[in-house]
Amino acid sequence: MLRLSKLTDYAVVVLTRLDDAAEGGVLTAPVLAGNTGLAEPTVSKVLKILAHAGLVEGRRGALGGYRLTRPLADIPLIEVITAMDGPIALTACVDNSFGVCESESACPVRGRWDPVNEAIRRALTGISIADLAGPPAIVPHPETASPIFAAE
Amino acid sequence: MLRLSKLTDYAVVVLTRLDDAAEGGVLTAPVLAGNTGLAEPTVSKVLKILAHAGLVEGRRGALGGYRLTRPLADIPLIEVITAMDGPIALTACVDNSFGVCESESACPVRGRWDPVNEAIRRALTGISIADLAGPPAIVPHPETASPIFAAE
DNA sequence: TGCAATTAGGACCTTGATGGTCCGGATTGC
DNA sequence: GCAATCCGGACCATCAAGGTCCTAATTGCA
Repeated sequence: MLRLSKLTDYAVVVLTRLDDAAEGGVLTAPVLAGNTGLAEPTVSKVLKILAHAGLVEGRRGALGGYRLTRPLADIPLIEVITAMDGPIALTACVDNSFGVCESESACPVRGRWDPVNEAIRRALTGISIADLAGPPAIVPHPETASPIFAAE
Repeated sequence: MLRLSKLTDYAVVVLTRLDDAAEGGVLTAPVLAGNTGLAEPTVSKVLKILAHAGLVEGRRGALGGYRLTRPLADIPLIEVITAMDGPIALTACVDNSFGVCESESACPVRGRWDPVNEAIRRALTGISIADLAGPPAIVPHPETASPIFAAE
């Protein structure tokens, strides 16, 4: 449904919460789980993936934990999506699998999806995690919000 | 993986092939299956969904078949995606399910995904099916194409 | 030196959506 | 009346996502 995975959603939430850490300080997975309301193993999984992508930094041992490697404003959303969900490629064709398409000869759109991917990529590059976390919430209470969201 | 379903991919292919029909003429599902290299039941399914969305028109009985209701250039890609995959909503939160999120109180990005959805929607609105079918193919042979596609 | 806390990495299972097929009914033309 | 075709839905298999758990490796402290 052109939707990204829940893990990516969690990642954004975790990243914004991780920003609460004191300057230079770290937060542990259990603490973050408590702050986000997510299950601890899940938070752990998310953090591991983020650490692998270099978006957060893990420190082991007692007094260990995670911390951001960059301020939220310097983390483009597309980087998180790529880390969690893999590269943005709407169809398998344009991925890395040339030659495995049986309808290759008959397919009139072969290779044509690329501008679409590019368009989306461009649209997502300008958005940072800080943009999603703040500003201070223009839509504080969904109950009072306009029903535009439900439309379409 | 932020990818749309195969059905949507098929839909684009079928639509472009359907454009081959003679002026005012129709093409049957079996014929389209042959032209696209897809299985007939699958093509049938795609056409049914497209017909339901009003993008194609089915005519029953002998000499029946499908035809486009509009020229390809007048069909924005987003309309096909919406028809096949449902509305574009990256996360379940912004869908139509307010109040069912357990982490509601702790979630700092609630409702914040909407600008992202909007950005993608905007990026896709400017692309028509005709844009994907033609122009005459700048990248005719993937073997000779630059490996840029595989990157990222 | 030993112990506790914590991340790192991976295996494992469950669940849900997707992809794909098929069948009966309705409609149309001959 | 018959054949061709769309229409609507049910049905099942497969696969990836979600989520949990277990065992190492590392670090700080007593």
